[in-house]
Amino acid sequence: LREIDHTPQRIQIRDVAKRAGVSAATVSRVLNGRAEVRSAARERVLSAVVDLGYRPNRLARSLRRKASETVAMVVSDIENPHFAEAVRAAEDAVYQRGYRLLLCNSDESASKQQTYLETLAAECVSGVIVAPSDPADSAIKRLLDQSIHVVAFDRTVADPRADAVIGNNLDATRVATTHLIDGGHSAIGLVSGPLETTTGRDRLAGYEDVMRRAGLEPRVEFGGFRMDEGEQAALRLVDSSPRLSALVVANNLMAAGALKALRARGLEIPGDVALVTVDEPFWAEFVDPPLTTIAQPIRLMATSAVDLLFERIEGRRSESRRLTFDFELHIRASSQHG
Amino acid sequence: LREIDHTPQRIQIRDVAKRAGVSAATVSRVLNGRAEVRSAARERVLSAVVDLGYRPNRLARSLRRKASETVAMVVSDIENPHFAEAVRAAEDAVYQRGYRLLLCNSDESASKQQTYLETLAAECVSGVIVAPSDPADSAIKRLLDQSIHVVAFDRTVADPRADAVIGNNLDATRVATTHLIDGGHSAIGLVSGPLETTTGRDRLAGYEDVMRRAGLEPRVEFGGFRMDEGEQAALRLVDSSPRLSALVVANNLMAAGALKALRARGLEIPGDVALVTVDEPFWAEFVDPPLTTIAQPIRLMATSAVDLLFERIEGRRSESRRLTFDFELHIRASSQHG
DNA sequence: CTGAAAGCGCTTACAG
DNA sequence: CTGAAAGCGCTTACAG
Repeated sequence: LREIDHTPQRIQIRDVAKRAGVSAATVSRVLNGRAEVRSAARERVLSAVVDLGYRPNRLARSLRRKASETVAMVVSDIENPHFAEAVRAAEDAVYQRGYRLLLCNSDESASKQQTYLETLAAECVSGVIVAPSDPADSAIKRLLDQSIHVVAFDRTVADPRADAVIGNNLDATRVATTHLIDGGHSAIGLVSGPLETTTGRDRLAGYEDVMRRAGLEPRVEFGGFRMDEGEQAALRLVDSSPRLSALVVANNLMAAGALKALRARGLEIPGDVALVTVDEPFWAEFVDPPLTTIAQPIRLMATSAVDLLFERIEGRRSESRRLTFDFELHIRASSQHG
Repeated sequence: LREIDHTPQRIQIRDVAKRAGVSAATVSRVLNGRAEVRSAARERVLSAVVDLGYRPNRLARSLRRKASETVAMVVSDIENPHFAEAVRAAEDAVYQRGYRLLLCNSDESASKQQTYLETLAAECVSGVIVAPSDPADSAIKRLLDQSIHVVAFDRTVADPRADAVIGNNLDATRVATTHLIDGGHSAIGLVSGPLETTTGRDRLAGYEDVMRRAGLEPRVEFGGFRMDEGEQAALRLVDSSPRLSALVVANNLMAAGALKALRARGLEIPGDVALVTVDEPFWAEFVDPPLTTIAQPIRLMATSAVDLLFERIEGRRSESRRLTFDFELHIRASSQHG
């Protein structure tokens, strides 16, 4: 009776219970893999589930359990291939554990980040991986107060209870700058990221460190890790320093912008201005000329973040951890003479 | 008393009610903007909310209301810049309406898509925008049965109740192929997308249509819209047809793969093989040589999908609609002689 | 091994 | 204008 359900009414646990001739409690036990259910009852429940096409309402389950089998990742710019790659790798790792990954794009905006983090807290996700636009966000504290695990990714956060997976950003621009100095350059500019982020600050510090030690004068312009901002910063740099012979760029999107800027000014790469960028987007080897990059093991970093998160979710660790990964220099035509 | 809360206990509506000296019902009314609450009571509720830092539990609210102020977008590959751009634009539009966008990556996998869609149905999202890996997915029917609105994006779905926003894919490869024929080419191959998707099928059909009308023989190899698959398909094409003088590629990632393949074989672009690709990734103008593309207005398409979704959510429309957008040919060096 | 009952934290007729 | 009560659809001690 009422086998074929044309109403928008969803099948509920009590419908399954009725059909299987058991109570809702028993259906719940079977579905949650609790041990002690007689196998005859178990069979009947399982086939009733299939017959009716029952899917538990996750809202109700999560509300009752105060936890959901969902983790979230909040990135500052999903259009940045660097984060897109991280998201892909994280999603795979999360999915393999039977969890779902929800993704939020904070758009380099502190208020958007806060809104999303509070929404996630209010939805009782089991954990969140966040590449923070605002490292001191009060919503991060709120998550941790609520025992929702937090892993800072790519950039650290202020709260020491959070785990972190980051690259060795200081070293990244040290290597880049040293590579250019070794190539004979001395008038080297930096297209820097924003000082609000640890990646921005550390990459600036690494560059300044090497420049100072070499007795060279730093020349820095800032952008917000976006393409057009990188273009503007590069234009300011070449326009104000006609002798500039090399550029370090703090991330891949701003490198694309710098490429645009140099072309607009008719400057040859690497003849007039050599270029090294942090990040290793897949198009680095296809552009003209192929770009020298400072690559980080982004997929490994993403799966490591997921590992850290699940160590916490599964209660295998309680003290916080920080993992740091080294960058690797990939030399291509954009930084080589001739 | 107990002003400073160090327990992981979340503030609840009854805490706010107590502090404001009203019932939970009144707090709820204030927070949901219901009209009839005396302004004195309203004030007290609002300041209690601020004092306690109260945030409603969205699970409970959504369970009760059987709807959440969340919409989801399911894409087949978040690493594809085409989708990343769409996601960004959709997220902005959704956020502006006071909703949240949840993003899921189905990884071109029918089973992953189904899992995510069922999770979303079980979480009572208000609507979903899906770029389907599997257009006939039973989970799509389930969503619609449950009165959750569905907009097919980029690719159509089987269920006629869903809205759709798609590009004129037939025309895309017609234009691309015609452009190459006009340039004097006759041995033109296609790196096609998979036949499981409407974008794959339509782009193949557009190419074949023009080739046949011109009395030319189609040469097609298939890939799954991924970079390495595009590389393999392009290799098969050039290796089996030594006279091939031009290539149409069905999407941007496979174009990157084709670029790799042609370099591996030492073939000059456009001298030995000319190249035109569907999609307009931001790196198209930076690669060597800059790529001739068939661009679609992806951001406009994404915001249109959001518009369609909210027309449904807000009950302003009940019959399904399909929007089709035209592509535009951007001629660059990869398809030009000399 | 299993069921009846309470409860997760909200919202919304209902009654006043 | 406002409160008491029921209920959203699950899960989980508790008792048997």
